[in-house]
Amino acid sequence: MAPATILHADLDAFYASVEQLLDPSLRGRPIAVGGGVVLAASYEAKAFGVRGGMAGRRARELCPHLIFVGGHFKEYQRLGDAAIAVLGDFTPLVERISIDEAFADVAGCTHLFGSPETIARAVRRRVRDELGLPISVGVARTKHLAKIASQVAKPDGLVVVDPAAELAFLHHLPVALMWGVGPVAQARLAERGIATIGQLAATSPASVARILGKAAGEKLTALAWNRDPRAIVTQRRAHSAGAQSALGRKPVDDLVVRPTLRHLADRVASRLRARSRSGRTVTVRVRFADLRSVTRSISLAAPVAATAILAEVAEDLVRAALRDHPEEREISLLAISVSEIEDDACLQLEFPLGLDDEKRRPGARRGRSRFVADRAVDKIRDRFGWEAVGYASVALGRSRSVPDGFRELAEKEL
DNA sequence: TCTGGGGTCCTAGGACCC
DNA sequence: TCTGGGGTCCTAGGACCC
Repeated sequence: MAPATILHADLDAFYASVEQLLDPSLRGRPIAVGGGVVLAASYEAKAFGVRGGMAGRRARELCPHLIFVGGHFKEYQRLGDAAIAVLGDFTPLVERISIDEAFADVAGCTHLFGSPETIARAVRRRVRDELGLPISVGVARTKHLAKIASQVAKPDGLVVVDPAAELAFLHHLPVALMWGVGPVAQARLAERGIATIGQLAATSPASVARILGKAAGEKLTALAWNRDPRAIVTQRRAHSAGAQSALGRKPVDDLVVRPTLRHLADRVASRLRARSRSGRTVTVRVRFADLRSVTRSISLAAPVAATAILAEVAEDLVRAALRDHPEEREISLLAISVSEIEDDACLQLEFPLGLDDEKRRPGARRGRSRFVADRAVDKIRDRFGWEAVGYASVALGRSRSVPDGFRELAEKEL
């Protein structure tokens, strides 16, 4: 049996822990990062049932003494990077999952630093001593099991899963701890009396596939037996880039829709251009006042990265979606996403277009001049910042419920 | 002020081609 | 002429993760 060399390291209640680090008077107290919506809650707040994503009002009901604190987003980025860098001091095989979470494979460095458990202890100690933050670590033979181990280790703990006792560890745990089992899958499994990973493992793959679908059935059955073939992937690039904006309740009106889509298109397209990438498929989402949402998408003949073109395509798609739902009078969110992303091998390339092409390449003939205009805007922003120039930021103004700093933290490397 | 923002992956039906 | 199978792409929706 191969030794357990995969580490999963996960900073505990990350944003809230950073706030408590920066302001000692917050330590030991229930705090929430955010305002209108809870972005993160300290363990003291979690004890009252406060959770990330929860409306601020609901959180205050659950925990009357909850303290809301503003986000130090630059600090989150800096400390998150520093914690992941500690893993990098042991091995280059580090796979970062998010701002506060990463896998590492230490198989190649035990001769230098000792057993995986020794390394895990060293990582936890260094993050605590050098950064002042609690971090939980799971150590196991596979990524899935290491991740589950770190969840079990929380808060501020270490769990090492002996390869000889993997299934004994795994099978008594609830299915909800598995990667890919959310509320819906959990409920469907519960209907069939499947509550633990062991009960899932004891169910035939065909039955699980009938309950959750073919792919999920096969995947979860494998994971329940700790057959997880995934290796560490050191650099992963995003396959799509998007932006969304919650609007509260706004009437279906060009005066709302157009400036919002402009702004969103600007965010997405400038990110793409910054990495010399562009995407062929444009998807919009419209969420109505009752929170039901619809999507519309189109795959273009040529990839886009120009703000104006993306905005026009998005407007057409949103108009089509609204036409299909004439009964809806109010919208609560608009989103744009670009997928089928590729590198721009040669940016200057502009093919002469026939009339037919114009249908599937909206605005492409005007692409050249817009590209020049976008580059000018990008350059000004490089020097003076994002707000220095651009579309529609005025129109969105105060309605932005989440600071831009938080949005940037969530962006994946393109 | 009743629900944020950025992503990944899967399913299913229809169009289209061989 | 009718029937059928297989593959691929596109679109809409949804579950899930951080």
